This record gives sequence, C-alpha cells and structure tokens, in this order.
Amino acid sequence: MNVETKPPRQKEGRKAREARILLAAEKVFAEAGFGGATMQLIADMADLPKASLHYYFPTKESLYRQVVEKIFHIWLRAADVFDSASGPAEGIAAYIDAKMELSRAYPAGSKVWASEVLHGAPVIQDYLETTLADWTEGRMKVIQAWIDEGRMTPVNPRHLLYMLWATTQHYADFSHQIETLNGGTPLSEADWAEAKRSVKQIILTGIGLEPPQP
Amino acid sequence: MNVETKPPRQKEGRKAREARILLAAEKVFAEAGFGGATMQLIADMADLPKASLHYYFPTKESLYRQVVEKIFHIWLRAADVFDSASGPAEGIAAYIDAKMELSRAYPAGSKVWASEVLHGAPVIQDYLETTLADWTEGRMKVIQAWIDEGRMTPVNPRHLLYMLWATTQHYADFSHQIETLNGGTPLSEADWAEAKRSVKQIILTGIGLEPPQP
DNA sequence: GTCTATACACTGATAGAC
DNA sequence: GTCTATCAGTGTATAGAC
Repeated sequence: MNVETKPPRQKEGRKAREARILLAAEKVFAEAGFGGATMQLIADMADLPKASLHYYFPTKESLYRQVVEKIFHIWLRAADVFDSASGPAEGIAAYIDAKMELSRAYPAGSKVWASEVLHGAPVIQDYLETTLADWTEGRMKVIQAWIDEGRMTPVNPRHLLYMLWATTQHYADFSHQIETLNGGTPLSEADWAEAKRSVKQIILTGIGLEPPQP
Repeated sequence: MNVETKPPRQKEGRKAREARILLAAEKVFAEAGFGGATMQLIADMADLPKASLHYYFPTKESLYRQVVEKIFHIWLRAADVFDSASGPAEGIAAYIDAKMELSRAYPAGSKVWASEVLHGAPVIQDYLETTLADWTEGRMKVIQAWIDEGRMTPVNPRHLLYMLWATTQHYADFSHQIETLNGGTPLSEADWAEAKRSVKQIILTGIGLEPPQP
C-alpha cells in the first residue's frame, strides 16, 4: 500500500510546492508589478495549473502578501549586522556589504518591495508603521550614540539610513538600467566588488570613518 | 457666428486637454503602475469620458509612453546644471539640489520612471541605450577630468553617479515610506532643507569637496 | 471633433469530476 | 488533494450617433 509514503510526501510536497509558487510569484510580480502580473503567468512559471494556485493561496492578493512578507523578513534579518558590530565603521560597512549582497542575490524580491512602496504600500502599510518604524528608531538611536561618543562625524541619522537604503537597493531595483549602461551585460564579480568598494568609500569617508584619500 | 472663436479655442483646447490627460495619467500610473492603471481611472481623474482618451491617445501604451518621455526630458534638462558649473563642488552640489527639487516637485513622474525601469524598461529601452548612455558617458568623463586635475578625491565616476541618482530619487520613489516614518505627515519645508543638507554633506565630504567636520 | 453604446478578450475565482 | 471546465466581471478598444 501507499500508507507509509503518503504522509511524509504530502507534508513535504506541500511546503516545497508552496515555496516553488512563491518563487515564481516573486519573479512575475517583480517583472510585471501587482496589476500586470496574472495568475496564469505565475502558474505557467511554477509549472502548475492555474486552479492549483488558488488551492494553496486563496486569492492573488494573499499570494502577493506572502511574497512581500518573505522579502521584508529577509531584509530585516540582514539588518542585524548593525547590532552585532562593535562600532560605527564596522557596523555600517557590514550593513552596506549585507545589503549589497541581498541586492545581488534577491533582485526580484527587492523589486517587489520597491514596487509595493512606490504604489503607496497598499498591502504592507501595517509593517511600515510598526516593525519598520521600530527598527528605524532603534538604529537612529545607535547612530546618535556613536555621534555623541565622538566616534563618527555628526550627521543626521535618519538621512544617513535613507542614503544607505537608497544606494544599496538601487543596484537591485535599477539593475536593468545598470546592465544597459554596462553594455547590456550583467555586472561581473569584479564589477560588484568595485560597486561595494565605491559605495563604502564615499559613505564611510563622508561620515568620518575613513580618512580622505590624497 | 463662432468662426473666430473656433480656430484658437480648438488649437489651444487640444493642447490643454492633452496636458490635462497627461497629468492625470502620470498620477494614476504612479499610483497603480502600468498594469494596475485603467483608462477609466485616468478618464475620471481628467474628468473626461473614457472614449475621449482614445481620441487623443490611440492606445493605453501610447499614452503611457508619452508620460514616460515627458519625465525623461524634464530629468535630462535638470542634469544640465552639471555642465554650467565651474568645478566639481559647485556642479555636484547644484546637481543634488536640482534632483532633490525634482523629487519634491514631480514625485509622480519619478515614480513612473522608477516603475518603468523596475519592470525592465519595456517601453523606453531605446532611450536607455541611446540618450541616457550618452549622457552618462559624458558626465563620467567630466568627473574623471576633475579627478585627473586633482580637484576631487579619486572615486569611480560611474558609481558616484549611481549614488547621486539613487539618493535623490529615493525621496520621490519611496516618499510613502518616508512619510510613514515621519509620523504619517509629508516632509515640511525644514525637513526638505535638512534632507538636502544631509545628502550634500555626506556625499561632498565623501569625495573630498567638503572638509570633514570636527 | 466628441461622446454613448457596445464588441470582444481576458481576468480572478469557483464548482465539481477524479 | 488536484485538476478540467466554466462563470461573472472588467479591461481595452471601436463603431457610429451627434
């Protein structure tokens, strides 16, 4: 009988299938936006009948919401490097590195998040008001403390954070423009290294954590 | 008769009506994206019957294309401050100011542009490959010349440009997030001044055009 | 030139067979 | 649990009255 194969295959199969759907959805939402994405396109990319999507995710919006929530939590976890740092130079450099790596590894996710915020955050407004607001306030206090201790140049912590977000996410969100300006080819390993080096050089120098070059 | 009112009213009426449609379309495309926007929504916002839109702009895509082109040319014109500057400190500061003002004055336009690039620039790919690529190369040469003349710190001109774009456009594209983190209210005059000051401080210090603060 | 009415395609979602 | 067949609603676009 199939009594011993059924329970494990089903349970794992479901998780794996949901993950595959979420991955396909992330890609389609990133390419077409929420309005431009269709359940049919997502089903095709996940190699499933359209109706099966509605079994795992009752509505298009519920699927979209899970995609956005997944991105947000990956993004939050990367931000932890801020806390485990011993000082500003190390912490901010590590944060830039982590966010640049995220932009490189999950460009579709970053694009979905950007698109969501761009259009007024209709789905994850509550996250902005609670989790993100709390995280931002906490990090602003850390930066302000570093400034008060004289460990970095006095700058506005809020706008420093915005600059860090904008600059690092730009490499994911505008990857198409960047690739076009790169001769139509994706950034190489060396290109990414140079991008990270350039961003860190300008920002860290800008807030007094690296000596100005001669 | 209406023989003398007809020709001027029609000619000006047409231009004015097209401008009103373009403005309404820009807003709707910014809020909902290309896929989420509907001709009905745009018609309602422009206070016109839906079919009249198709008289002035045959298809939804042609209307969208004109919106994007309009944005792009405004953006290009603002970039001219780069050339009329006598040196790097003045030029880059003026460019930051100009782009921050654009983000403040035309947030919807910036969002439409961002959304277009985000989704792979299906409509304005040719602009990226020609006009934008040319502009970028020209400005990179200007920056490299300033570096060679020892007037600013050696940095990668390409990534400096990306940082300028990312940081300034962030205030338009992510305005909803920024307003949420600002307690749910739009940035005040003082907030904008502080944002511009902060961006210029960090970047100009970062490339050796402002002395590090004590 | 402008608007009303409508054609036609496609969407998200579901009912019901397997 | 999974898929085929189908529905009701909405989208762009147009034909034709004014």
